[in-house]
Amino acid sequence: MAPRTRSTTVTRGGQGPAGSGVSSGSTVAPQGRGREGAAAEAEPGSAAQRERRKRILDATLALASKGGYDAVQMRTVAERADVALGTLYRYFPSKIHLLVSGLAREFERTIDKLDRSPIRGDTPYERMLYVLGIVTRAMQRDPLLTEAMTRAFMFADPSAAAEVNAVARLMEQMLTKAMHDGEPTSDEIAIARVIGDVWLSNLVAWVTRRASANDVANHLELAARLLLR
Amino acid sequence: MAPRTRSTTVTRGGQGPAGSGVSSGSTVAPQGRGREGAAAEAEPGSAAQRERRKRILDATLALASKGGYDAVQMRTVAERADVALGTLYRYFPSKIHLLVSGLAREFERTIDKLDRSPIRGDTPYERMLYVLGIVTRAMQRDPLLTEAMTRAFMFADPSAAAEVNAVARLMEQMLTKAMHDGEPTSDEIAIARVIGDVWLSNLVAWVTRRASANDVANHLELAARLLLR
DNA sequence: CCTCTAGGTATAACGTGTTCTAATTTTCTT
DNA sequence: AAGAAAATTAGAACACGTTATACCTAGAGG
Repeated sequence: MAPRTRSTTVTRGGQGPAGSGVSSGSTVAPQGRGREGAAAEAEPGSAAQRERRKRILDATLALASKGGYDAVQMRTVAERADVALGTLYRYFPSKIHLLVSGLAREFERTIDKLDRSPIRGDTPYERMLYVLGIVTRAMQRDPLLTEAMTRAFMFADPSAAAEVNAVARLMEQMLTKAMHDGEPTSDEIAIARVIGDVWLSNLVAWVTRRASANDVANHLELAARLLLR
Repeated sequence: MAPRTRSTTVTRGGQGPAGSGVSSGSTVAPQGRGREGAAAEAEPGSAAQRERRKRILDATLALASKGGYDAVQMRTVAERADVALGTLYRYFPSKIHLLVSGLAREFERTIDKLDRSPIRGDTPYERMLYVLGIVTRAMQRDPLLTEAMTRAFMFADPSAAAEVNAVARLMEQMLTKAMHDGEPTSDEIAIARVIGDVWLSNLVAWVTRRASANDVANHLELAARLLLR
């Protein structure tokens, strides 16, 4: 970190370049409507801008995947994405925004994938374990990417609240859907949230190497058992 | 952050100046033996060193309390504690170590306080709420300090695993004791851990202002209810 | 008392996130 | 197509965590 004079940055969701500076918008398709379609959708900005944005996130994830949080250096990202440093900052006002936005994109993809193949399991408990297994394996498959995104998510300050919130919503959505399709009851939402909390804490523990992948799996299973049986 | 060439730093718990560089030691009374007493205890280093260490932590907490994470600047801490920058780094090898060690000290104090006055409540559930209420209020009382320590804790990398672990142990200890005195069962330990996880996640949400103090209290209560009734 | 050394001090230097500036290019308006 | 506005670029500059250097000091061991 360094000059943190930004305290005043009015949140500002980082969509296309330079939002009007007002409230915010979430970098991420707010809900999860059907892919494409309804004229209403439309990601903002020109095609060139969407392209730039994509290149930036691609570069970010590639660097994170190869070297973790520290390897995601703003100058390097800019170079790899073939944009100027100033442009990078126009799209993502900080390294945290950048990484959390990348996390959101990954999450959306995971959810899309989950939407396409059915969740296996006869009981909510089993289905939950199934979903948790999927994400846990994804995490193990790319430890440095996980490290980078987890640390960014956890280190976020209020200026990135919108981005962080988007991720939190996606996670909640994924975990409620894990139990069963359709509208969840409020208790189920509460349970999903608790499991999400356990997951995050264990992610942090795994990132600091205080917990092995096995520990994480066990703790998640235990929590699910305590809550779902 | 900046030069992170330290990847090789052999963990190294930050006790007195310059540990031998081997394994580690936790900055914090490992378990929780009786206060003072057994000749075995004894914090390391000369009286002057213990004094310095204390001054450093005092300065850290004071700055954190007044301005949060960003206000804890290494140069400023050194100045306020009246030690040279190099000395500060000899005692605490990074800002993260410093803040997490400060958190550990605060936690120990809280636990000491809890040990001295009985935990109110007839059922584990009530007692848990009582304890959660205490920490939640402490957190609200000093938001910037909370922000500084939470973010440091969450951002920690493996080099600070020892310090982070010490805090995690203290927390678990506190929450198991909340349910009842004496040895907890393994299920109780699991429950305490889950509640701790919920607490941490909510702390993060509160720090980013995605959740109000009330939200935090509600989520904690809900989790406790789901797990303890 | 002298000396040797771990622990201090002061201070410069380096790296990386972030900000700022002056052009330049692209896009929009008319 | 001309002019204005918005984006983009290259690059300098700044802040703060961290590291490195050179010197000094106290106190343990002879």
